[in-house]
Amino acid sequence: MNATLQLDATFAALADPTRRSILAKLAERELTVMELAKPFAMSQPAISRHLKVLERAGLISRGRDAQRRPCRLEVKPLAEATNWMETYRRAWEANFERLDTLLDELKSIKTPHDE
Amino acid sequence: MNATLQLDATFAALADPTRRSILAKLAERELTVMELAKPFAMSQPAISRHLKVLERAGLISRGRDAQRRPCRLEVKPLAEATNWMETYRRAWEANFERLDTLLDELKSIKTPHDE
DNA sequence: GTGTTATATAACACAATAGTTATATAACAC
DNA sequence: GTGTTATATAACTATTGTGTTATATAACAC
Repeated sequence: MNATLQLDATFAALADPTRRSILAKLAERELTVMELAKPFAMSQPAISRHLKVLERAGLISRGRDAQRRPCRLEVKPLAEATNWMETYRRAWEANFERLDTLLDELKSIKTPHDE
Repeated sequence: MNATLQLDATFAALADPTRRSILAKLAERELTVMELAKPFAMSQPAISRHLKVLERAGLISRGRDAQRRPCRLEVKPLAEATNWMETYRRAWEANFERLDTLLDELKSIKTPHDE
């Protein structure tokens, strides 16, 4: 997958709140499909499909533990997406003096906010 | 727009390479629709619709200059999206020692790469 | 073997996206 | 006024995304 398609897939994956929430949980530790699905008002197949989207985007990978397929976060595409944003953050800083203030405000909410 | 919907809209907007490219250009300076459309192998209405997506996500705003509607970047939603990613970057750092190396590799390409 | 648990896939409905061409609007230049 | 430039909107098509329920697969426990 080339860099452009990878960014497409990464940002598209991040555009869904269920998937962001899944990634947030996986930031803590590996989880099985059932563990991930439980908190959502959504069928198990729906979660399986979200996981497939995340897997195809390279954001998660899965292991095997008996019948379970534990999911773990893969950071590389997230790092690449962060890098894309950081590149432009630097460019924006030149033009928008308010940005630093903004980021400081936002960073004051430091606790990962399960989503 | 609440925070979740804002993140949905921001990441969805970033999921398209044409729109990322538009934002990259606007990081330099304000541009009109025609200036933005010219480099793309795509009709003017298609670009207008991409701009509408960016505008509805709050990523750009438009002025008025005679018949022209110059577009300028709005950094706040981008800062919020960056903040979301940064929050988890910190969480990931605890678990994935390779991340720093990865980010350093990626950052070695420092030049904004028109996209 | 049977029954249960964990997960994936198939078939479907519906909404949203992204492009097209044709047309409308708005501001200018004359 | 007419003609031109810049942009937006309408109508359409094709594709993709997200959910559903029903069913299949795979590994376990007995």
